[in-house]
Amino acid sequence: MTLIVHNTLARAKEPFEPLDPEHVRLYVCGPTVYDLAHIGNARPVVVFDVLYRLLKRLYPRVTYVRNITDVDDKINARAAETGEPIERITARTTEAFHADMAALGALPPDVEPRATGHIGEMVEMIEKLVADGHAYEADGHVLFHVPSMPDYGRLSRHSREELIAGARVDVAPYKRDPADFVLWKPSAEDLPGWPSPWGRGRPGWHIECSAMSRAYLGEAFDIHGGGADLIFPHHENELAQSVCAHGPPFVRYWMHNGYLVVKGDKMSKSLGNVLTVRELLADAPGEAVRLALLQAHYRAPLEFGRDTLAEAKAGLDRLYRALRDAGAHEPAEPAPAVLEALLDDLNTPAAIAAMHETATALNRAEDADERAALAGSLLGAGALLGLLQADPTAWLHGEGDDAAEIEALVAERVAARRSRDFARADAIRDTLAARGIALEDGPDGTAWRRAG
RNA sequence: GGCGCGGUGGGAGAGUGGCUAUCCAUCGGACUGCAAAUCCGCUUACACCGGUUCGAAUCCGGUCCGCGCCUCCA
Repeated sequence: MTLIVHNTLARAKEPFEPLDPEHVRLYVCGPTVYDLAHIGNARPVVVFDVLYRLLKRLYPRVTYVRNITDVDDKINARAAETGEPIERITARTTEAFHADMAALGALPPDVEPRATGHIGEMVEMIEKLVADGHAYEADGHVLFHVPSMPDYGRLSRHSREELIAGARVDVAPYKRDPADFVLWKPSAEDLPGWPSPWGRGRPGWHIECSAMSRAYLGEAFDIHGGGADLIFPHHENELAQSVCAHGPPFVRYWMHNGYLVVKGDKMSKSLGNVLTVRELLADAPGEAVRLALLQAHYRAPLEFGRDTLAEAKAGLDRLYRALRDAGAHEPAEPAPAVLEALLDDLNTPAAIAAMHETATALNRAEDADERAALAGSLLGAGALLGLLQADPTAWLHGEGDDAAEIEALVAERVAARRSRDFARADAIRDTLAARGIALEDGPDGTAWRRAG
């Protein structure tokens, strides 16, 4: 039972061997808090939440760090645009992020450091890079000197020459090398700034993750995750900073999730096709959104269409129906197929398929002990994936304040059927169907659920 | 231009050199007062062209198509 993980560094699956089997350490890049999270932001959160749950099962101790980026030019721009104070924007957005991710069933990380709380560590690290000749001050900025690191580009497989050739941006005049990137930059009076040896300023784009991962996980740790679009430049530069400041290896396994696309295009603000988690949660329960994200393998592109949520909901309904009919049970060991699928580089689609096979076996089984075992197995698999956490009947009944009224109609119909007044029974069923309520007559009574 | 990813049945989506997941939808059967749910079954896919092989959707080469990164971005 070994965990296999795709390592971006090798572009291949590798057996996971923790630096310290007694304590596995995981860092995932968190949000820049300037706007509501969209479904693309949610993908890494949910994917790495499954990894976190799996690691916790496999190892005695796991520390999961996910940062909050609360100093960034996008935040500054938003504040300038709307006039809302920066602290309010970041506080409000952080709160919304927490609420949205909790709705998706994501466990909170063990540590959630904020960039503004670690400026001192960043300055310290930059000083070390300058002292060691990996960075230099120029025109109020401090820049990382890319040629000072011979194997720069190992993660993204971009050579320095290629980067320069492909550069579509103007190279700032103060750069010694076109590939050099900013560690520290000066702040005008009206922008957030902190004192530093190079004057009042703020950190560059990548140094925060280097400083915070070191603060909580040490100079070398096991897994660093994030979206594929972070491979370059963010993670490449982060790796360069950390390795040059503390020496290799920094991170053993880099894991990146694929993009989420909407109708063939990558979701982005400029295309105006952004789906916020909040909007989606208005249309479907959090678990349905979560399942939609886990139904495709994390490295594959995931197309989020109009039907994606409804299909995820339908799949969950099937599992919840099986659980409802099985009665209450405690989570138990998941089916081996579920665990095997997850151990193979987080193959959640295969794990979910195995859950459906468990559900089929449960629906078919008649022996009470067997049914209890299968229901427990299904719940155990759900716990590992962060699914099936709701009460089955409550899930199937859905949201609405008309439950009592529905129950009354159902009871009335049961009475009508008992007296073989099928015309009355069918009329009640039609009434309920018109309200989106489907009935399921079983040997032990009539269940109802909100359909569609 | 450089680097990289992907093309699987009506839809979604795994996977393995030969035994052809799983879910949704459709259709048929069982069950049901009738339905719904459930179970059983049906539909038998792997972009294209070559090659390797007893055998490839799965390995190799090429072609076409779609997408991403190289710029803030999960």
